[in-house]
Amino acid sequence: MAKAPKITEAEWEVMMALWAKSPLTANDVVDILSKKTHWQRETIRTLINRLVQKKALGFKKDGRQYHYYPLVDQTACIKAETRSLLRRFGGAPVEPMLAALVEEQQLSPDQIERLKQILAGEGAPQGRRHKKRDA
Amino acid sequence: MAKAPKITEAEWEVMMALWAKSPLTANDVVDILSKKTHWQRETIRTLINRLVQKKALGFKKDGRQYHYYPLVDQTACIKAETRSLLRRFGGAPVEPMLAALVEEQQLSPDQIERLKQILAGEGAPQGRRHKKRDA
DNA sequence: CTTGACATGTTACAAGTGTAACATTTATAG
DNA sequence: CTATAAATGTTACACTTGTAACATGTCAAG
Repeated sequence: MAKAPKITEAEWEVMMALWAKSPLTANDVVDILSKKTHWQRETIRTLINRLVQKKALGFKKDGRQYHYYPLVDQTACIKAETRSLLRRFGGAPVEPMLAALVEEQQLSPDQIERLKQILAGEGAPQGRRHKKRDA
Repeated sequence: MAKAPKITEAEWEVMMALWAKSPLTANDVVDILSKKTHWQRETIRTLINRLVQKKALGFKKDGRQYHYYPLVDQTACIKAETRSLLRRFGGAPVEPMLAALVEEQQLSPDQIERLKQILAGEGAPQGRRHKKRDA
């Protein structure tokens, strides 16, 4: 999985479909997204093509059909987007972000548990500063 | 403070300056951003003007100078952007987001404390689902 | 082999963004 | 009052993004 290229909002819908299940043909993707959006087939195909150009998707030909699959990792993309947002916020307070996070999602108790876990690792007051970039 | 219009990445820099301190003249903003970016005066002025058009900034004339100030609340904007990102992620796992959050920022111990606090409020396993939208 | 159906490829076009130059107004120094 | 400097206003232009139509290639049926 390569290093996340810039994926636009509309393109995310396509990626989400393929992260959920892949490979898929263009038509599969069209079928899936037609249920969530009002986009025309051709619109969806354009998005797929752009993603291929960006190397976010790969495909293998099978007869006249192409089977698409992600070339980038979902988690990595989520982290990249999140970091991008954080950079944008500069030194702004992070609390509103977490607040939005817990408000927006219906967090399941165990998701909350895992989030706490992550924070717990950071807790060590005055402890070592972590430095590792993500995987 | 009105309901956050769409503020682009470059425009955020301008907003950040004015959220940090306002009112500021265009030149003040130019001075501040010139230190962080390589943008020309005119570029920065364009951004300011667009923000005024979008009603993200207001100004009062004082002689030939305009003094700009935010018309939207920073916290609200941060939450809006965060929600937008979350919506984009759909039902994707939220852990990578928090992970990026704690990795990216050098979170101070008390920031971590406050984040834990927020989560603690959510903890009540199987408890009431909150529903309130933000302020 | 010809034709049609359906796949992909190519092109389009308006709005938004990043990045900036050029033009006009106006306060202030002479 | 006039010229100048410094402020704001107007215009520009290429690239990206959202949204899509039109063109071309190719498997498969007759």
